[in-house]
Amino acid sequence: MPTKTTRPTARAPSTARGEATRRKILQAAEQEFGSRGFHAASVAGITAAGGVAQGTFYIYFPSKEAIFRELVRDVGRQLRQAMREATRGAPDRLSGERRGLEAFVRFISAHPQLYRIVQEANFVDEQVYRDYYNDLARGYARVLEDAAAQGELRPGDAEVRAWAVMGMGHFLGLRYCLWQGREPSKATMDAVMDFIAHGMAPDALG
Amino acid sequence: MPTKTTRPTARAPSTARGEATRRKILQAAEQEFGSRGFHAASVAGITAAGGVAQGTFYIYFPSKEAIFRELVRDVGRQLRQAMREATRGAPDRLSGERRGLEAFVRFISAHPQLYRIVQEANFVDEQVYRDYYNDLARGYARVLEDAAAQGELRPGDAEVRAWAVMGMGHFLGLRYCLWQGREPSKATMDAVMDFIAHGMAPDALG
DNA sequence: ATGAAACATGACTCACCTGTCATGTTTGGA
DNA sequence: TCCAAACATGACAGGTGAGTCATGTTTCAT
Repeated sequence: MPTKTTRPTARAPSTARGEATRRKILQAAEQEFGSRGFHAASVAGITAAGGVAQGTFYIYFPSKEAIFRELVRDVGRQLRQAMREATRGAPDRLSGERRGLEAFVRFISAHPQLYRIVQEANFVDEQVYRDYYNDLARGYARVLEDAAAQGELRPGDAEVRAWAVMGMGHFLGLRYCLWQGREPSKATMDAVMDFIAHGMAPDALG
Repeated sequence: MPTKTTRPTARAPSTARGEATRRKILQAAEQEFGSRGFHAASVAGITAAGGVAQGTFYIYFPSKEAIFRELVRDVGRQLRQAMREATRGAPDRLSGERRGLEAFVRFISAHPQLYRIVQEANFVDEQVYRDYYNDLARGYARVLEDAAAQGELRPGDAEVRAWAVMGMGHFLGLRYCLWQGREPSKATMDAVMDFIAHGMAPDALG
């Protein structure tokens, strides 16, 4: 049987020009989704912002939802990398917690639109939203597990702790970075770190 | 100048019949928004579910967004009341924390659609979303403030603590109630409470 | 009882938006 | 150089859904 030529609804770019166009569209989409939200953003708006024709969009992305998903995954990778770099080489786990938290609020303050995209993913494609947080939690829980094994933290459920601290960070970012429009003060960060330290550190250090 | 009769685009019901119809629409809207989400839900769907005609909707609500806002405020009132009742008469603040947390996860497990509506408010009307959490935080911070003054908690920033614990609760609800589909186990609740207790209780009790 | 205001209807308008397609242009390997 | 594949275009089809309105029905104070 002859191979049926699948008419590619969305193809990956194979030339430099195609690559550049795809990137232009991605960046325009980030801008549009970030500022207007998923539903108010339109493919027409995205392509206009990117300086390409409507039809060009569908050469590279099968749908408005598909490009949104891709952006969410991108943001997840960016955030995980930023936090990995920030916490690398921390002298102990509590310093790691502080550096991680600081990196997180820095990321949100620097890229509020990206964080909006992630949050809206909950209502555009729940699975990609779950994946975002599960990936984050998995890596974080492993770190907490190791620290507890080293005696740097009290014994305790690492997964629960990971989700608890992620929740604190999320609301901290929401309340201070996004709504107040600036990174939390040192005093605020200290207060959060006091909570986290007492919450997880060995009693002697508590 | 003669008083211009403002043609009311949306009027409040003044008869029992109108009251009943309005309530039918509100309940249908809760159902539709909760299961399909704000954008996938349609006024046509809401009125069909409520057993009234399309036009009837606009007798009582000026827009699809307006009824959504009203639902969000309703949920806020319901949740605050549930938590107030659950924590009333707790022997001390830490028991109050536990009871409050339990009431919260119970609420989310019992009404996942309502919680979805609240979360989506972030992308439908950001102000009503902010109000929801600011109201919650205000009341909670006051309680923490009092407890700290009584020596039931370490001295510390009550507002930061309120947001931190709300964040923990939120993610706990997301991860366990909504995604896993059941209330967190006792062990999980114990782990969270251990974090909260050590995070805020006086050192002697930590 | 009655009439004016309140309530209810559902077809319709109007605007918007996703995804397609026929056509034209550019690229780069042979 | 040349041509096939890749890239790009923008008008358009097809569908949806919010909000309106002219008309009809019910309620209830007098």
